[in-house]
Amino acid sequence: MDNDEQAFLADYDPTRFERPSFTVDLVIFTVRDESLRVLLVRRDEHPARGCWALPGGFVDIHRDATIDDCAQRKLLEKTGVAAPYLEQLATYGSRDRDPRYWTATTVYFALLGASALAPEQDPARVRWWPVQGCGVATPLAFDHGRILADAVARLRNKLEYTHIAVHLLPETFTLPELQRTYELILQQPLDKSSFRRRVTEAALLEALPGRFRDSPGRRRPAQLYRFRHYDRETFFPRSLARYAR
Amino acid sequence: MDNDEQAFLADYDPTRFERPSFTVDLVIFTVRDESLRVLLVRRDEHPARGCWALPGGFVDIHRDATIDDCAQRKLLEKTGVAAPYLEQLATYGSRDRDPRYWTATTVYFALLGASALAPEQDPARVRWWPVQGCGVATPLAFDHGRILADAVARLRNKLEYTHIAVHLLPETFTLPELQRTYELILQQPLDKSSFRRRVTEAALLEALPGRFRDSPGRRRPAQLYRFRHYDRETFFPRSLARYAR
DNA sequence: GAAATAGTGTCTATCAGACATTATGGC
DNA sequence: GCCATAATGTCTGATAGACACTATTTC
Repeated sequence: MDNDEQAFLADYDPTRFERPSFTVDLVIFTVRDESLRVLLVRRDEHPARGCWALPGGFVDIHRDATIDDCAQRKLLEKTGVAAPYLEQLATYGSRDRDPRYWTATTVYFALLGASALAPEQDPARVRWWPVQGCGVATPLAFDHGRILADAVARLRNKLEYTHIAVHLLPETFTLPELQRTYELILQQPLDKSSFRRRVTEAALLEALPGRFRDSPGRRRPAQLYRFRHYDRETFFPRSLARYAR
Repeated sequence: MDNDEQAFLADYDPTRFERPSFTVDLVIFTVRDESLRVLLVRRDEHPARGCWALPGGFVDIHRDATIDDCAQRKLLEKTGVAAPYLEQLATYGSRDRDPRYWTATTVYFALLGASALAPEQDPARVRWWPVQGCGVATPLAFDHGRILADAVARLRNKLEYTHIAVHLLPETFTLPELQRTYELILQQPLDKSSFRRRVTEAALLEALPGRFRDSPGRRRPAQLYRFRHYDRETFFPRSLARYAR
């Protein structure tokens, strides 16, 4: 860096222009009690006070080195989970989405395994809402309803060509459980044989020999599996098929 | 909106917190002279003065109603093209990507048909750089090299399951031209028969009867086609195959 | 052994890749 | 008529969807 550049930077006033407000929001999914669920918080401040909303907030430019770090930090604060599946969804920015000012928010979506969940806090303020269709059974603050719909669509879409659903299960799980997770999210029954072929041929699961899951009322127990390595680059071939019946 | 909320909004001071700087950048692609090209501008200000960079800049919260509008406006300013293919790529935000301050930038990528291009301006300041591999033959400012690599990867990926390549051609084009465009971007020869089957079965092209493209040196002229309607939801089935030979 | 769930085998329609063949127009 | 390019035909291996079947456990 030459002297000229140093002088320029010393002179630079970053508040010279009116700038949009920038936040990070999270769509946090898990599967519990036979449904896909999303973590929402009730707003106790204006605007949209009393409405349910996606968790999120401002970047802390002193604590967060990157927006990914910011999303990770907010997730940890909300759920106590440190290393989940976390992926950037999209950025929504406009003059009207918040009545206060021009805002942009970068939205991440996270998948949490049911076993990793911290116990639910005050259910009047933080709640796992079941996803029905493309949203939840309550109107959301700002444009969060549309954001949630986009996140659900992305999740469904990615189920078809990746293995991300394993991140919604506990560390060990059975193939019927995995299939059930797919069916809950896609809202569609799948063919067992084709599903198993697809999963086993991908060779990403590791059978835990001799171990079975106990579940009351079940008849024959199922083989337990563990996820081997998650590789974002491993996709299913012939992606669109869903084994729908 | 009740009185309480009005009072809250009147009181609100949006400059209370230190916030990141927020910009919009563009990766503008076209195909010309047998190569995929990206529009870069030479920076004449610090930092990274003299480096080539993606076009972009601050959101104008008075003129731009949304970030999409902002991207559209910047594209129009740079290229004179009003309604191209424009899609949000991702948002990059961190403390270090700009030495001045914590910045976030939402990046869009655009595809321009060769016929729509405004004549090149001052080539010392604005230039269509050929894409080689995942980037260009000059280092870029900030993290723009990485952003460009991501955009190229996304473009290649989307070629495999969508029809977006038609946006890189003039309004009318022949199937050999379309195939050549695919081959240039994917950097791989494709099988003619399979390619044509794929394109024609999608039924998105309309043959212009009796019209042929003149091109010196060519022997048999080819049928001209026009793109019917671009439908973002129409994908190719069995997407991953590339007809590679 | 009945019931229920876990898990396997196999047939078939579809389709992508490969490559051969025909068609057409410029020279 | 020759040649280069455009366009079509066809064979085949792979695979997803369908569904029947076997296996194993609880009661």
